[in-house]
Amino acid sequence: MKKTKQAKSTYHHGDLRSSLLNAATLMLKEFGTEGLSLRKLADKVGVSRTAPYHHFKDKNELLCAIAEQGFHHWHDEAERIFDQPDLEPKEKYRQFIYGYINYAAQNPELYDLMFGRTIWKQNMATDSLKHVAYPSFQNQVSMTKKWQQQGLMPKDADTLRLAQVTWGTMHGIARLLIDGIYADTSHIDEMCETAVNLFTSPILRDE
Amino acid sequence: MKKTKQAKSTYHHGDLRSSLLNAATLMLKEFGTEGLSLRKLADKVGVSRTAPYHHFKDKNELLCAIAEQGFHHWHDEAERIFDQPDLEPKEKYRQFIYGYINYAAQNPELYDLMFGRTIWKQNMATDSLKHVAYPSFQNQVSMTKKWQQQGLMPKDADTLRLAQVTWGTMHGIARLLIDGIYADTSHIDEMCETAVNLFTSPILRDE
DNA sequence: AGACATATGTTGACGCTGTCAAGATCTGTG
DNA sequence: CACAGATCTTGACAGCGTCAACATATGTCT
Repeated sequence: MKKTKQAKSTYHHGDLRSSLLNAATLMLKEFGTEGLSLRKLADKVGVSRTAPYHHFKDKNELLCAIAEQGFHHWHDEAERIFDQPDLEPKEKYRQFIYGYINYAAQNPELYDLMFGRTIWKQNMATDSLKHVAYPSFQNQVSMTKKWQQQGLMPKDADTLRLAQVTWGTMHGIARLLIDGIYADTSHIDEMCETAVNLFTSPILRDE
Repeated sequence: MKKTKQAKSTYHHGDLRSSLLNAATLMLKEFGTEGLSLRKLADKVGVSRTAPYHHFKDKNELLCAIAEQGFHHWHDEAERIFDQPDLEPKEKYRQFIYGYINYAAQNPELYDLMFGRTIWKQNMATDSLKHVAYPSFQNQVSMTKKWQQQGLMPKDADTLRLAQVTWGTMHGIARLLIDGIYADTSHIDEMCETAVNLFTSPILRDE
């Protein structure tokens, strides 16, 4: 054994990067992107102000790392929904929308980070984050194509545009919710229902 | 005449509030909410750092004043669209969506301020701003009701929910655009067209 | 085992931010 | 003409992200 991992000395933390990431995720949840301060974070973890800079180039890189975890988390949750074998396509679609909106509502600050302007507006995303986020964006297109084939959505519509509009709808509802505009969490179910009904008009798309 | 308004003395600006508001609006357009600094603003207008505080309680109050102007501006633009007498309801609706998305795309930072979390998330809106914004939100409902009556949208749907979802769609597309996610301005027309077609399915809603 | 590069952590400093307190100056009113 | 209030100024403070310089531990090569 080379080291017992604890108490040998306090100078080197030994696991600082992941400690920072965990603490930062908690701080983000509570205080948001703005309220998350590198100095407070270092203080919380018990290291000096600039120690985090040896593990994250700057605040942006830390935020991107948190967002990356968020994408993985959401990916797992979405897969759980799609991996239900005996479920009608429309019910699956409904659950997907519910899942998306609820994920946003339950992790408002994380959602804001993942899909907000802080990262994407000026192309601040890390390569590592892009590597996770871009496929997630692309996935919306392939799912839309499948939904078109399954007759849930109009087959004649351009898939990319349809994906942008349907995702836009989910994204917009999520934002109205988490930004506290004109909608609150008690309406989530009804809003999702309305959205699903709008997109999957039964008369038009029956096989 | 009490004063010639210029050059009497430089100590009192005479028109500082509106000068600040104008300069701030320009700075917001260029640098966004974050980049808009009260100190730089004061510098630009040619007064000391704290002079603005005699006209705006704090930065938030300044931002609310800018947003308020934005609502008035958008209100005028929307009215111009609706005041076209010989225009089919559906075409009017199309132009409204186009107008909304384009307003956002052309004033990204202002749109972010008007409909973003900075103001609404923690209920930071001034009474004065609420007085302009809330009717604007409500307006979306009354318009939706009209569109339902005109047969553009399903009559059986709950008007409030329908308004939330349709506004959510416009809002979501606008956000995807201005935040640089997954959509860019060259696709605006096609996305609007897709959205209009989705919401106003001709077979279902023909009288 | 010892030397040394590298990784990791610390203190000090800089410029930026919003904002408060105290004092200066002008303006309008009684 | 005096005085209250509006308006503008300088000074100060705490917080922020981040860089530079320095300290210490770790791992590797001989």
